[in-house]
Amino acid sequence: MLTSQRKALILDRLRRNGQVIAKALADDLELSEDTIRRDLREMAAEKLLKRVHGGALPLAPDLPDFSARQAVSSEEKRRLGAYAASMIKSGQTVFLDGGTTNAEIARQLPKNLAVTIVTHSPTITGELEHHPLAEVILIGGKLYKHSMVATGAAAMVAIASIRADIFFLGITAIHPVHGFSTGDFEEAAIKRHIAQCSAETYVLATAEKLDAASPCQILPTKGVSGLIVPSDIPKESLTPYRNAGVPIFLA
Amino acid sequence: MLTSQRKALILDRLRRNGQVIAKALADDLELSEDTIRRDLREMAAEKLLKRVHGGALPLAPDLPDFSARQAVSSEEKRRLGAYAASMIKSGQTVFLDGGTTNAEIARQLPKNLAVTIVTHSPTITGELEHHPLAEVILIGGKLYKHSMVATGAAAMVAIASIRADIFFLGITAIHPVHGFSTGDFEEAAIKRHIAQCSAETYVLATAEKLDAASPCQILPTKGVSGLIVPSDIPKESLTPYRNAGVPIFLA
DNA sequence: CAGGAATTTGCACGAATATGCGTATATTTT
DNA sequence: AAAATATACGCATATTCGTGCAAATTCCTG
Repeated sequence: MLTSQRKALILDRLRRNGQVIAKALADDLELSEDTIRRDLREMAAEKLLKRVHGGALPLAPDLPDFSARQAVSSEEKRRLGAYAASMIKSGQTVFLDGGTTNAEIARQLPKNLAVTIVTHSPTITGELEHHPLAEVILIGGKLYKHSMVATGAAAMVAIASIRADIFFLGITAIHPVHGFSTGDFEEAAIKRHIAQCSAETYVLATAEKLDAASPCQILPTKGVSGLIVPSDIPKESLTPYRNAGVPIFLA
Repeated sequence: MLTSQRKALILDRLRRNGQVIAKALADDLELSEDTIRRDLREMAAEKLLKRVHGGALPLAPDLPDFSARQAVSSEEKRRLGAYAASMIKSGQTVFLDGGTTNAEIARQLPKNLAVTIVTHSPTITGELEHHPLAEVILIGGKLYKHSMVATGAAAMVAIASIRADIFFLGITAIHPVHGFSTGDFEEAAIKRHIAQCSAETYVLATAEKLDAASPCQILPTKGVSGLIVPSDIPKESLTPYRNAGVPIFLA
């Protein structure tokens, strides 16, 4: 295990538990306490934590988890999610891609809709745990930890057996010429495959994703059934996409 | 192998694993560490990764994760989980069943173990999101919402392609005569199948599960490699299981 | 096609980094 | 005050790193 990775882990644990204990860390990571103490000393010097006898504490006490989560999901994303959820009809099969925006769709899915939700994101399934009517199909595969989605050959095969009515595609960038893109080749391939297995594909995009391009193209600009954007986006910044033939929905 | 190809491979590996180690790359690609180090140096200059001593990390890996994790697991379950985690050796493939007890294993998995964790529980994957070395394979299928595990034919097929060294089986009841059981027929079938695909099967059981029976048997009493129970359980209540030939471990 | 320039790779070696141990010191607990 | 625990420092050792250099390969150009 890399040293900087270990320090990141200590910080993570500090955020989670509100404290770390030198002895416990040494135990857990199977390293000498000296090493841990050295880490803590250095991180304290970098003002990353507060060193105390026996371990370390966060510099500023953390906010409770729930308020923080509310904060990261912006009002903008909630509006997009609500709009997308309203497009879903009872009886349909919906493929939900990973990502925080699509998690909003799952969270706001009307409780009286009897739908089938397919996803390769375990995070999304968590959002649907308490939905009374949704039937959830989980696509398995090798897990990409940074985006928490299943990938690889197993995922591709499982996806091939699905026919979805709607696919809500998660992307990192949209560009009038370069289309819809994301940062990872493997993920792009998976997403493209899902789109091919779905009758319609919609993209939810917040303002900062417009007119940007990431390394790996998923679909060309006109490859989707619609683009859902916040209603407060300037009209003129949408015209390139309108001209490219993409139906646009304002949420 | 072309240089640019190699660099792409390094990036890919970085995305997949969340880290790369210079030494390991040199070994795998059969190149000198110098070459790898040069690559990493150059890619760091191009802002493609973050160079650290020993290897490299993604640029912005660990945003604070505010997932609510008020671990309300009993001390008893934590002890069982810790014991089970200590049985796992680096390099092994471990199948983790769903359930709160098995979640404890995932949570307490030593951070320096390079293991492959297979699971059909999206909840378990969440516990492993920040493990630096664990490779996570998610088994997909139709999701049982009450226990949050993937089930059905798709899950059965996916499981059949796995060979695990250890399977930690989650159960709801153990009985000297009726064996290991759970409340759902489908789940029982899945669990039995996983056990068949694993070299060893262990069961973690808290006191209240002993001497009880649920409708659907998973395995007979002697069908497992070991039973892990809290050390404060009365010795005499374990003798029926000892007599049935089940190795017992006290955690 | 010949020959020089640029790139790539591996090796040597001193410098930097990481880790564990022993020992002395500081802090907390009893 | 004594015991237990935690800490800091110096030192030894093992990796890992960066640089200079040379050999091999590829590319370019006349």
